[in-house]
Amino acid sequence: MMFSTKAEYGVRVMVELARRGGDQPIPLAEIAEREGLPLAYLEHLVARLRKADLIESRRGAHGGYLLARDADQITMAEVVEALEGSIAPIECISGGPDGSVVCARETDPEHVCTTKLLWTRVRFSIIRTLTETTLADLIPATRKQPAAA
Amino acid sequence: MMFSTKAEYGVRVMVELARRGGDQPIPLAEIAEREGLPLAYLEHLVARLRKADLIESRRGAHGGYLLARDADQITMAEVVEALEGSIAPIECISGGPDGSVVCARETDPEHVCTTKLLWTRVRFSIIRTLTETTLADLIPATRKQPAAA
DNA sequence: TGATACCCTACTGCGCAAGTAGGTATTCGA
DNA sequence: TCGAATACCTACTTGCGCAGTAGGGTATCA
Repeated sequence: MMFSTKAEYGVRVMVELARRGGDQPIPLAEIAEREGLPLAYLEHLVARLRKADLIESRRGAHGGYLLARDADQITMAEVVEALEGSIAPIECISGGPDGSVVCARETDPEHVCTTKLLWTRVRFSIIRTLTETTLADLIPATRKQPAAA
Repeated sequence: MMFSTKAEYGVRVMVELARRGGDQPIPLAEIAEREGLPLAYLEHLVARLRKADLIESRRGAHGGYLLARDADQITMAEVVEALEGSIAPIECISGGPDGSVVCARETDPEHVCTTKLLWTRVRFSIIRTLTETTLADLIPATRKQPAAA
């Protein structure tokens, strides 16, 4: 297993928010009950999603959460990264501020890290898949938009 | 982070075995020292690699380990799977004996798991990358085979 | 026969994921 | 204006698995 339940639960919350669109905020308790997940724990996760500007919140009675953008404008890479932190298949590999990939074991410029190529490839393919999939892709095609024409 | 050091260290061992080819078994202690990794811990990892028929061992003095096959006949999917166990991006997703993908949360046939599509895609892209990369791909092109002709 | 190596089982410490608990702040409806 | 409903925040707890250690046994070579 590679992603924690943070990603699993958090994605479920996002899907649920997207499934019921509209301007009405959806209380977290409803989602928790529907998905059978502990409310108190979900609160931690939505906090991350909110800080990443993926959802908005309305406090008070009749409050809740809604998507900050349209579902097709939210990539799963954003969602997963907000929940799990920077995506790296292995500890020593992480993405630099620019696009470069850094290997923690590669201190000595002489001694090139032979395994870096592998983990770079894996990382890239994960990120590509997560970026190519939007939240809208995960919503059952019940309505979503009546055929935009 | 998604893979543990088991994968990281284990891959390093495999690369090292591949880098020095030949019929001479290489003692694990040598690799441990060269890579700066704890020998006793590596012993656990090579046990997994051996059980997966990826390496062979010679006991006794002048013993050690060698690749069970040529490096270009060993995919990194085999290596990683031997070390980490079945590759699944998330706990509820796992590969069935056939090619099918099983979702543990999908007990009720009515209630389809909406997030399954995402994790299936991620899993597939990881496995494809690991399968397309062979151990030979990770060896610095110093010699490997004098231009096969 | 001793040194060298693989091989196996059991144990340990620790960090982190997963979840709990309890309080505070804000907003709505009556 | 009050109380219910909801988000929001911090601290705490628990269990598990990773990472590593320890210590023996077994095969092989010189």
